[in-house]
Amino acid sequence: MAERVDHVDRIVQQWGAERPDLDVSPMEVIGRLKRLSRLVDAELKETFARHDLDFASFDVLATLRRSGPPYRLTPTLLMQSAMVTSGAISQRLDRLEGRGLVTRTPSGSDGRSREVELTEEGYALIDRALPDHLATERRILGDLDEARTAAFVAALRTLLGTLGDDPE
Amino acid sequence: MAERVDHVDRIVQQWGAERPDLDVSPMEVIGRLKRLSRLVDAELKETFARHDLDFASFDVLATLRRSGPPYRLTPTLLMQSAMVTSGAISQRLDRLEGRGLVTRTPSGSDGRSREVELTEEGYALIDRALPDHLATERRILGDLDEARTAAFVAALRTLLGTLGDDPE
DNA sequence: CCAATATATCTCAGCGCTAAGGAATCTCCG
DNA sequence: CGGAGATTCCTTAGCGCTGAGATATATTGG
Repeated sequence: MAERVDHVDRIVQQWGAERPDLDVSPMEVIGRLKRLSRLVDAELKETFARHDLDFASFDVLATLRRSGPPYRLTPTLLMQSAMVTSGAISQRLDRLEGRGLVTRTPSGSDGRSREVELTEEGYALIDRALPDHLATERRILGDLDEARTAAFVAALRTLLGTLGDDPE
Repeated sequence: MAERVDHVDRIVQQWGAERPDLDVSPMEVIGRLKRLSRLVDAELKETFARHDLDFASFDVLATLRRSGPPYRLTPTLLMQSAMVTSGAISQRLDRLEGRGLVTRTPSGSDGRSREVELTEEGYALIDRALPDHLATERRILGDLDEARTAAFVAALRTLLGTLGDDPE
């Protein structure tokens, strides 16, 4: 086992010297989590760029695509799925609509609401990008064997539960 | 054990129905990682706000503080630690300098460089905020016992290694 | 039925970041 | 020494998001 020292090890060691009265062990987890998230983002970004996408656009298209026929959802549902504000969704949809990847039509049943629907081009684009995206994710996870991955996912589930991540 | 179904379970199930030809299992990990990171950010943000800070400012002050006396680093070092661009650091320092939390002075040995130093107020502020921040982190991790935390950290380490996170 | 409240979407100013590039200084090497 | 390239920090336009709030429509309770 190599004695790998990473960025967070150094941070924890520095705090140990400067503030020995504090227990900074939570940083071992949260610090690495934040750092990993940033590095993963950078990696995924490249894949998205190869398909003229960024994370925000991919996210909306994928949400519509996996919702199944007729590939149609309201802005509110997209907003909840994406964990962003309503303003952010409006702007994402402006961009996607401008590129012809989605359409926005008034809802028949609710005058306040609209139906966002994947166009054929939007459908084709996300189906082209998705396998590439999954390949990148698989590559990132390549050094984690099945058992450790399962344990990792279980821990992520627990933490998401603590923070109140419920699907409804 | 409760049969908790989370947001990502639903996503994976939807893809299974729409694209049964694809193995979307990497999303079980990356999807939860991204989602958890967002939720953690929101949680930490509240703690920072109680001390008139945001993540960017906290990050710079903490990096200076844990570097030890004389609490002085160059913008380049701060940039590398924070994983942001040089422009971002310049702007962070503008804000912190404007609030009197750090000072910027020319480097004695290198005419291109500057020394960023924590002021007394900056020192006092970070030492006040840090215990609160650690308490929040501890609360987030509260549902993970010691063994599972250790396994989680080991997995994070592996993934960071895959993505080339080295301290130098 | 109406008024009050809730909901759905959008607009927009402001924020922090990136990407690109400029200016000053340092380092290396012929 | 002197020129070429590297390094350090900063500036700025543009981007996506938030937070606040506007508008329109729906729902609820008296």
